[in-house]
Amino acid sequence: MKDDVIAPEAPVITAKLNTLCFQILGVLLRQPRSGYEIVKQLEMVWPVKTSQIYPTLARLEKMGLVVSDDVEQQGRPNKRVYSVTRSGEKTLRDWVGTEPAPPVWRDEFLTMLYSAWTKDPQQVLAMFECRLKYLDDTMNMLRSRLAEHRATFPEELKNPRNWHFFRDILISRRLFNYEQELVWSQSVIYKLREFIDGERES
Amino acid sequence: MKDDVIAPEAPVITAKLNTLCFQILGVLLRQPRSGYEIVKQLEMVWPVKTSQIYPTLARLEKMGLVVSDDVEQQGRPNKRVYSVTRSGEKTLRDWVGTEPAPPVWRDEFLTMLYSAWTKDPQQVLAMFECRLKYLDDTMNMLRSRLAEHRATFPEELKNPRNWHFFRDILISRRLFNYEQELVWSQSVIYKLREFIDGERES
DNA sequence: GAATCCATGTAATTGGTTACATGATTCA
DNA sequence: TGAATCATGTAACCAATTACATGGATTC
Repeated sequence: MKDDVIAPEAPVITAKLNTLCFQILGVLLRQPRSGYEIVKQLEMVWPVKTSQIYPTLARLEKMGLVVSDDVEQQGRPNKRVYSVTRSGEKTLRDWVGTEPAPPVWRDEFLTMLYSAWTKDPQQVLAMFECRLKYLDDTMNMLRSRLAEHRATFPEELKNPRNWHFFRDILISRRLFNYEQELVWSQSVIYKLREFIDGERES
Repeated sequence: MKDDVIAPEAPVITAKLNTLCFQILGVLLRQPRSGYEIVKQLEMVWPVKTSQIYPTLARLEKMGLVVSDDVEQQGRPNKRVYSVTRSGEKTLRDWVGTEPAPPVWRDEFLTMLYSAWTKDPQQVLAMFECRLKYLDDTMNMLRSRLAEHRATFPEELKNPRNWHFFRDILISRRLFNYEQELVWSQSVIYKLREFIDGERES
């Protein structure tokens, strides 16, 4: 608590951090991990490739926000496990609660729908059928994750001072999202079927 | 229909088109527009800056997918209006219906929530209150757009061979999305309040 | 024998943002 | 008078993906 007055613990190299940096700090603050593990952890949250993660981790280390520790393993390659420093923790906590940038979601499926009036309604229907399958698969995966998490940490996830609370609400948010898209898709499918039937009769 | 056999209308320079290119073609196929107008049109769909749009339009023109026409205006700067060629239309139609890339949404607010367990629940509550305001504003904007569109084109938007059909379903999808996030936010706010009250008592 | 998982990286390229440049018109 | 809108662009930079490189262990 007196760090900033008495002993500035790290040589603070000021540089602008992007959202990915804060996301990485967030993962590592929950639990120290290697670059490879971070990539898997962020797969659904903020997809990132190894070619981006390793240089970023090196940058964070140079800034004194994380430290690494080489861990030897038998039967697998060794790994370098990163953890957050006190300086990194402060940086992260200071960022949380600032004004977030407006969300941007880019969905190629929607871009295709934008011009789907150039296609036959039957083909658009087929596009939606494929989408339904994708949605169903993703939802099942999320449901099992959520169930497992709730069974394993029934108490922790009631406490907003515990990260399990936020894991729970973030998974359930994604699930809600897919459920809602499913409902919407079905309503569009209904409209398309109605039109196709009407066209066939005349 | 015989273009590819008898008279290939454009010198087809094959190059990979990204989603933005198809999105631009989609906008221009609905109606010819200038670069500046495209940017405004895509504001909510696929945000893009002028510095990206002008070089991209030049590239599409070089590929023979769009053509431009200088339009003089009084009281404002002249503009260059782009429209889609037959080759561009074919390119777009061939792309629609192919396997779309998995959607990626990046939301800084969610990244903040990921590490919000490091903050006081009261402060997290404040973050959500801000979010509610943002959601409410966006929903009102979408609702008025949707209402206007439905009043102006009541017949066109029933026909999936008309682009108004897809404009309607895409706006309503976004509205659904925000409505659902609102409900989720309120459920989280409820949990946070419950915890805060419980903590105060003890 | 081929594919996937574990594990860490570099090089090249594409995608996207920020900053800069210009200039008339309209609105508060 | 200052800000916003209309209008088109370039240069520099940051973010992200693709391709390349290596190599043992495990699974099908």
